[in-house]
Amino acid sequence: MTEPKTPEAAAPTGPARKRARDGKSNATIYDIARVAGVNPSTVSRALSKPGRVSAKTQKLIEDAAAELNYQVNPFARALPTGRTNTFGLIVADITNPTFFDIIRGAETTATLRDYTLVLAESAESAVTELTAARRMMTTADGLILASPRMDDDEIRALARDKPVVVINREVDGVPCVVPDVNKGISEAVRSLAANGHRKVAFVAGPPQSWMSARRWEGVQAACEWSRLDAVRIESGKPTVDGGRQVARDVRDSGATAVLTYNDLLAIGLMQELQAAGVVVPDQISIVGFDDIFGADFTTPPLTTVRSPLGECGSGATTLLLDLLNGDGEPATVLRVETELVLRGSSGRLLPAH
Amino acid sequence: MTEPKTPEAAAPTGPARKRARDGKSNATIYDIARVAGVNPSTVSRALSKPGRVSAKTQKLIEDAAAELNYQVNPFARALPTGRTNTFGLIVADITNPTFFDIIRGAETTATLRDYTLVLAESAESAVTELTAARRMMTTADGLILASPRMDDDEIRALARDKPVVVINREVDGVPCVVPDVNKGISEAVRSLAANGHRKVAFVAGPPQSWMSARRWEGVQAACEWSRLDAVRIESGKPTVDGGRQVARDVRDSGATAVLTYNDLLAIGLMQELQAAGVVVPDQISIVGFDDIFGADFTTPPLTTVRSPLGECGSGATTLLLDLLNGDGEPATVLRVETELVLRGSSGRLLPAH
DNA sequence: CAATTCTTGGCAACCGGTTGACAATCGGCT
DNA sequence: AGCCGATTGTCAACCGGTTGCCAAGAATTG
Repeated sequence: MTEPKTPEAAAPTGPARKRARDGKSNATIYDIARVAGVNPSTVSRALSKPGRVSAKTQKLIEDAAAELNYQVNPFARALPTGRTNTFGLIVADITNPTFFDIIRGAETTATLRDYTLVLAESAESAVTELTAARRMMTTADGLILASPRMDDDEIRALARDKPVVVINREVDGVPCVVPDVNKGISEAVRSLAANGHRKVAFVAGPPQSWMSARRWEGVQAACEWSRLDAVRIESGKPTVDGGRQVARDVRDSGATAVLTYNDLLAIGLMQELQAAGVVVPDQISIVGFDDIFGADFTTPPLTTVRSPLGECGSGATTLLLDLLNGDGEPATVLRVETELVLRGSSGRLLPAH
Repeated sequence: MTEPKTPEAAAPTGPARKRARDGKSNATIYDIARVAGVNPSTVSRALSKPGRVSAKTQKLIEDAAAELNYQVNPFARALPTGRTNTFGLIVADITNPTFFDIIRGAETTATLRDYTLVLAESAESAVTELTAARRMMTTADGLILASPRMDDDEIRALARDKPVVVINREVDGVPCVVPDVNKGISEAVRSLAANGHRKVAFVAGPPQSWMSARRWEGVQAACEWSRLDAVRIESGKPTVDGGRQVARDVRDSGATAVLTYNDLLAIGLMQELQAAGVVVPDQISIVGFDDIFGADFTTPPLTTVRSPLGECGSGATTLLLDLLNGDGEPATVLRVETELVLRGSSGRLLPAH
């Protein structure tokens, strides 16, 4: 006759308890197995595939887990499954307020879906961006690229490895979230035309920026429709200082209304023109883009074409997580609507005195 | 006679190749072992303890790793060592620009030290913050809490598990990075006194904010020194709208200069007073705190006490990573200096007309 | 009641790397 | 030549969880 094995005797001991710094150990499934009197594989099943064990065993295991304050070790789980419930978000410039709401939107949706967001920036460099992306790919389940600087082929190559979603750019074969700039631009140009403007300048963004090209195309099309002249002005960099630096070019252009690639350019431009004694909007109307934080701090407050950046962030996150959970559709393009936010920096052109 | 074992025959096969989505497999140390003709443990030692193998073997392994485009699997490494080269940063409100330079500073130092930053926000809730912190503790090596809302005991409990650094608050027994508000406040009050002001209002921040209490103490002390009257005004929330809402209380206080808990309050206050016809700074001087993004967008641009937030972020990261690498000193308090940034929103009090 | 099918818990290999213990080899010394 | 200490590569257990396969027991069917 053999003695019946007690659960404690029979269960493999599993990992030696690793002591946390306070001397209290973190429980593992081997500890739960011991307390519940089942095999560790049963514990694993109960915790990750609840229907695969009987209700009685399920309850035993859940009670033991609660009693031991069990917390799954994400590395141990990631090793066999490859899944970590994290995703990466790479933004071009972490201090550019355009990205504030994108990050906020992404973080909000991440929390709702029980995912962790890992943030990195590319510092406007395609090389840095690709390096950061490849590094993230080793640990994250997927990736969101906001206003990426790398080229389409590189993005598609990344997407072959793990799901990728792109914000503010359209890449064939990759899911994207793109503001429909034409709606907002049309509203802005229509508003300027109604206010008597006949010549509009567009202050462009970085030469390699996909979105800058789209915005310029939108401005041209809208001006053509409204029978306004459109002139393009290059800017050094898409910053407040960049806006200051194009003030002279804007004045020389003879335009009475300016649309800029982004709000920072608009703010810098406004500051520089006002410093030169130009009255905004009486002598020149200024319209920015994106409606970033601080856009309404200026005097007059900035009229701008609002991108729903929070929606971009949360929409991109939803696309990504749906893909990761097998619900999503590859190569989706989610368009979000832009809209004109009329503030004080654009208005009727007053007759010259 | 026995046939000599070829390296290929002798080496354990190790993990079956896991195919990446593009059909190309990611190399493991077993693959390198096969190519280099050594044991996988030798490969591991060569890659993580280079001195422990001979120079000849080291080169063999490094060459094989390069040939196979080997990338260490962070989960596999984390499991036996418990180290992931990541740390968490929890901020109170991700859209509050105060945090963006903190995040930027932290991210910059993280990249330099080859660490990954994981971001989360507490949405101003102590409960949410503690939950996020506990969740991060399972995977991150350490944690930075920026303007935490949980209490001191909870912070110390977290610090018993893994290294924690706190920004904008002093917690006994925990390393902290704290702006020395008194220097900046003294400069601000001195400047106001020199401009003829006699009564200063302080618009406070959230009641549970440690930093708000410190700033009010600093204002009181500086006013006492300069023989100015100091009056405290409660604000509902530390936002632009919160600043608007205290405009009446500020006017009713009779103060001719205002110091606010943060720039957002100052900006809202300025906008509301200006909308009421009050001329800034002729009729009232306004001084904010932190020098956030957008503080110089206003008209006049905001005078503010600048916290070197980027320095806070990078300093906290350095403290944390030094602790993690055994170089740091527990319970360090790093003080960073604040300084007055004089812009147009404060000036000489003009005589009433 | 026996045969068959289904349910459910256990076994053990595995994920990819780390590392203590051990043994083989080498160089220096007597 | 033998001994001893140092060097260096190998063995194999381990980190904490997952899961294919198998077997035992329960339920169903003829």
